[in-house]
Amino acid sequence: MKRRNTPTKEAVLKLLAQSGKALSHEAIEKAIDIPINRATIYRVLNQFCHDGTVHKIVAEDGKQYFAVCMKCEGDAPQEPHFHFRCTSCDSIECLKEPVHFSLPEGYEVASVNCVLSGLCSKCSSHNSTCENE
Amino acid sequence: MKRRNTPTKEAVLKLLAQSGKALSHEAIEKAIDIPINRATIYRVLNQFCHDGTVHKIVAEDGKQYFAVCMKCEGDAPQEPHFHFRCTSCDSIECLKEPVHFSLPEGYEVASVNCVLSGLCSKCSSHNSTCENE
DNA sequence: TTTATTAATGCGACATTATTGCAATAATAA
DNA sequence: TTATTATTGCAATAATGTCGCATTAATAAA
Ligand SMILES: [Mn+2]
Ligand SMILES: [Mn+2]
Ligand SMILES: [Zn+2]
Ligand SMILES: [Zn+2]
Repeated sequence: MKRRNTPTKEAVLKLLAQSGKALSHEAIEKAIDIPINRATIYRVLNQFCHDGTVHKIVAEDGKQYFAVCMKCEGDAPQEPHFHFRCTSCDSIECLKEPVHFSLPEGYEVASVNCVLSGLCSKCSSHNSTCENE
Repeated sequence: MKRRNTPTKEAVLKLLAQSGKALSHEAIEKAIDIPINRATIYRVLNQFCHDGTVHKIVAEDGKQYFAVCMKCEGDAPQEPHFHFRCTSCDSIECLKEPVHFSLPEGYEVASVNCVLSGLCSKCSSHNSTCENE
């Protein structure tokens, strides 16, 4: 199906690119100045995923997060990589770390969803390092 | 809090152990002969998770699946491992494959959730190998 | 065995997330 | 300018998971 340019699509993609992180539908809705319906946001995001400009991550909270794909070489699909979810500042980011694995005979992988959770560097230093304050 | 033995707990744990797979609340509810309330199943499962006898996996479908922990050595927590979800027969299993990764400075991991999706050996042979039939 | 304590359960209500049908709108082609 | 149809908003719906509360039942105490 042919695609059309719309303010909604531009705003969503721009936000995802600028943030550099994986965002939930809710975060997107809040961050964008123009009001966009929830259903529309999902439709736009799923379209981006289908077109390969964005990828979806499902975190342990069961929610969907979306991040722009950083293209590797030409049309090659983005290499599977880990994601990190900070449970303190509640942000999800794509890690450089690639996901490596081997499978039993006959298994065929179609998609990879790997999320590590814990504290990011900022939050871990805040909470743990110093006892005082 | 002290634990009590109940038919519900026994049935759920027995089912998980026998199946050898990660099951959703729905699959558990259907597979058990005695009727158990949904809320109860979740409470029992979360209790098992808390006690370390079961671990939770969140798949790309956003649902929670539960599997018994195969204890390694003594009280050591189960080593993080990959999970495989067959999108054809819709089953999730724990893989032997351990999850290895390194993190940027300062990051602290609390939990790991890695799910590979695709076709298991049974389903891939059914669908792809032979063109006929 | 009987009684007391409180963990466990069922039920309904509730919160959240995500999807879908449909009519109205607007981007793009003709 | 007009026609086509992708896109959007809105409301309804499905699905997952949690919570409060009264009741039941497992276990300890008498
Ligand atoms: Mn990513
Ligand atoms: Mn497992
Ligand atoms: Zn953080
Ligand atoms: Zn299969």
